[in-house]
Amino acid sequence: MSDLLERLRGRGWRMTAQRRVVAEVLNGEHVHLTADEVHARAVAKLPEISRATVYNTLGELVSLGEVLEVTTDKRAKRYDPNAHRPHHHLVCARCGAIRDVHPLGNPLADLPDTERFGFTVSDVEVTYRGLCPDCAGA
Amino acid sequence: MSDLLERLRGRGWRMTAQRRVVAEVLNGEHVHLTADEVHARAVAKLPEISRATVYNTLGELVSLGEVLEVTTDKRAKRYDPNAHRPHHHLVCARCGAIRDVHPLGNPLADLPDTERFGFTVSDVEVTYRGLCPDCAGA
DNA sequence: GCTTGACTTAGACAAAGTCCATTGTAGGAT
DNA sequence: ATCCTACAATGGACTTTGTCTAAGTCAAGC
Repeated sequence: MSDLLERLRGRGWRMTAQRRVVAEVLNGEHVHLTADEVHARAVAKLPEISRATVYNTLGELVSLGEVLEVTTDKRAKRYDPNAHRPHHHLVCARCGAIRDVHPLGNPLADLPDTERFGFTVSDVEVTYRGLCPDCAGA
Repeated sequence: MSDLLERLRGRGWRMTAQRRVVAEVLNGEHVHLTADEVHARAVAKLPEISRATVYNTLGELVSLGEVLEVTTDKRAKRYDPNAHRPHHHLVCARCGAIRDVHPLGNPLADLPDTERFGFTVSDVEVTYRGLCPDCAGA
């Protein structure tokens, strides 16, 4: 965790109480939080922090490649701190629960040149959908 | 196209001018429109149509399986009329252009049981990201 | 041509996110 | 240790996307 703060400082990130709190929130839990949830947890540690700052900071962390933005549903973006090991997501269609998963194979290699239409393809995002045990059982 | 209208009528869909116009807009162009774009095109054909009706109708078409909802970016949902041939999407990270693509293999089979966490996995959505020729060239 | 219940409408509302002018402050310079 | 200043934070207005509701309208069956 201080790894993250160290890395950021090394890249010339100006360290402020707000940024530290946001980074701590993301590192503290291995879940996929919405911006609002990050804000709520940040407020618990630093009551004066504003929504705009949380959005700004999240945006910077994404630009720096420290955090992934995940848009699994139409609602809010979610932020995934597990940016250094490539992985994909499994989402419950009913309750929205998200798990990180590691499929076999390399989906990037599965897109033939004839299907690339001249694009420079750099990334692939796989989202599995289904029902989690709780929602399927009920 | 009248195929679509026929199918819908066969399923007990009450046919109205508004619904016809929305269905025509989706069938008319092989692009991925946002709800607002659908509304704009629908207004061109039927000026009195309201936003709520477009949203309702799109939602019904999705429920009926005639149209796919695609959420490639954080902005608006897009609607893909090409629901009867399974496919995935290639998105330009800069301009947002979308192409339908057909990767090799079956990503659903690439998720081992040990990575399913008890979920009933029913669907998979693959989004390739990169730069389109225009954006990469510039 | 009626009737009826499903459909449509306009506009208020809500949620998620962005923008901007102002105020505050981290960290280097002195 | 103190000062400076560029960068960061604030908060509130604003935008975008989508949902809801009460009242009016109309497609389809009789």
